[in-house]
Amino acid sequence: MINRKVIKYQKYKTNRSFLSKLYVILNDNTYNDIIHWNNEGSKIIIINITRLCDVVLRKFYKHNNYSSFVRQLNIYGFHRSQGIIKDGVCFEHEYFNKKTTKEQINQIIMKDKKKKIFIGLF
Amino acid sequence: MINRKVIKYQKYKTNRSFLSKLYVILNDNTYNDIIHWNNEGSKIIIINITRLCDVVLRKFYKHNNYSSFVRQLNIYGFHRSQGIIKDGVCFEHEYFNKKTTKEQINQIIMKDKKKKIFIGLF
DNA sequence: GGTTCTAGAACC
DNA sequence: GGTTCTAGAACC
Repeated sequence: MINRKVIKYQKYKTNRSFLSKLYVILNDNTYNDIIHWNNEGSKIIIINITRLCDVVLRKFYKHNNYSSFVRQLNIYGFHRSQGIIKDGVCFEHEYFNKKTTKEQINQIIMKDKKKKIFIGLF
Repeated sequence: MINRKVIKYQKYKTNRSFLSKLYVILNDNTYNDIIHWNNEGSKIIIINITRLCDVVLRKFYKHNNYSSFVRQLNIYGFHRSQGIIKDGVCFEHEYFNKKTTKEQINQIIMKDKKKKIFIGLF
């Protein structure tokens, strides 16, 4: 009974994590003109920073600060990358792409807070 | 004769400095829907980051990286600030406002490169 | 002196 | 675990 609660809680948490939300955003065509996968599904392209802040960040992350979004990308191990010319800002991650499963996403850990995670619930 | 050359060179340089360009941008109505002074002329409001990158940064700073722009603001001593609600990103500087003269702008020095400036031409 | 990308650190 | 603002450091 306790285990079931823990699992439920973990699922609840992970669906609301930075990466899970990012995955939802990227696979929602609604935001295709703001942020999307590159053709190969290997990189993230931010087309419109202004609308990313006003629409996407406000809705999913409850803020509208582009710098905070980039900080989170870095904390989770994303790197700036080169997209197609005239495209927007491009980021990529070794283990985060269009084919990554939800389970795999939940296995990606933060860069500078590893300790806290290992002594935490998991 | 040498002095005149030096003065000419300094004028040439300062007109192309980060702050001088920023002052030009802020006082050009062309970019009013992208970046402008607040009503009091005391703070900088960035309305549209996307167009700031695509139009203003490309033209004046030969790049289109918002993070680089913010880095420069910090190096010159600007601080994030609060604008009117629903406004964009807001920055302010103790000595940089709408009434600042070109001469005063040229007296503002960089934060972490002070040494280099003091052993330089001036 | 400017550009780029990422990290520090305090706060929540 | 996320948010915020600013700084480090390497490169140009």
